[in-house]
Amino acid sequence: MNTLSYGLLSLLSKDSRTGYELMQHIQPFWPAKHSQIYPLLAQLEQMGYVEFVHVPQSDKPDKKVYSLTASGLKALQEWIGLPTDAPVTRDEFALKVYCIGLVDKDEAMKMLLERENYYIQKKEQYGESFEKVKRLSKKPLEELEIHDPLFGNYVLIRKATLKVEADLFWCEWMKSKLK
Amino acid sequence: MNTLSYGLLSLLSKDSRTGYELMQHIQPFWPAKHSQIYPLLAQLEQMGYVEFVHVPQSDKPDKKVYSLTASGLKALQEWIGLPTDAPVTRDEFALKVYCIGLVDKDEAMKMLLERENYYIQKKEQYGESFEKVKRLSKKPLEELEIHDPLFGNYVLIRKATLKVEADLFWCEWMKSKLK
DNA sequence: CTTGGCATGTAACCCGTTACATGATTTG
DNA sequence: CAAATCATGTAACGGGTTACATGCCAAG
Repeated sequence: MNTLSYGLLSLLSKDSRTGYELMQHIQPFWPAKHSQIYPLLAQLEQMGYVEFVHVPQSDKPDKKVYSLTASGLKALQEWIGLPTDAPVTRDEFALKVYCIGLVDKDEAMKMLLERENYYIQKKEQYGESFEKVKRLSKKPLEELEIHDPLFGNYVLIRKATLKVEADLFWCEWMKSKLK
Repeated sequence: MNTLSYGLLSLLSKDSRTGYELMQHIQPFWPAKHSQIYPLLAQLEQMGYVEFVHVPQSDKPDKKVYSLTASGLKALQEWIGLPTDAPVTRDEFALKVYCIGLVDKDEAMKMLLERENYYIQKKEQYGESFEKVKRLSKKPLEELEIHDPLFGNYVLIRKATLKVEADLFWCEWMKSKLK
């Protein structure tokens, strides 16, 4: 059982989903390709942590809809109580910034603006996710409490938004340094 | 040539270093173990991007001090101009927060405080790095410009500090949600 | 008429971690 | 006396990406 496996159980604790959907929705938390997810789902099924139903479709390919079992839920809750690994970030851009003095100001500024655009797009995406959660929720988001199914979504979007705002602030600050 | 290889060249563009030192100093940018670095250095040497001198030591084991060659510098500068991969973060804590509703408020608060402590320690570390750079610099840090060898260090510590402050702000906000 | 989305799976490969191996000195 | 630091390396394993494979439908 690796972290990605628990990640899949985490998503399934809220909704039954196909492998394809799991692949799409786990990206913000733990990037993974379908080629990694399908074999793990087969494993989880053999361990009895998930089960699936075949759903034939006429217009699209048939699919397998996975759900969390009682023993899967138990495993998930135990994992939450276990010590948590430190986050790992790998950012090629940071390596380039470290030795940015090797290129001239113009090229450095070009790189910075590209990265700033990337952050702007991310911020927009988080804004859309926020609106989506707002629409799904009956209560105003500030009133959501821990056991609301949307609580996790809400607080993680807030976390991502704060992070991207810090990144954009840094970009602004950097621009003044490269003038 | 993978990203880590360019990372090693990036560090060597500032100082000649041993594999061991490279392993220590690349951690904030691109976490890697010595077992990954030593074979890459051997490759880089065969490609002519780095060279080394044997330095016998009496008290400690002998070492190989690596330096960047002219062709290594060229490769490094070309890499900087190439498109940059998006950053990748994997955070087990985020997965747990997503389904935090599966445990009670007390356990959730315990997890949050643990993570907050982790961030506090990180912030202290960045503070120390900042002081270290300040001591090494002849000029006040705000006056460093792009071609100063300390510029990269300075702006990356600033970036990391802004990030950890955003994380701590989020923790404070979360604590009020779990009361 | 080609590209992208839906939907599943396998195989080969590269990247990264853990473990094995050695050995002296310093610190607790 | 045990653990940590310096210092280098290899081997085995698990995690993650790219590529191979299939096939239908919708949109540009």
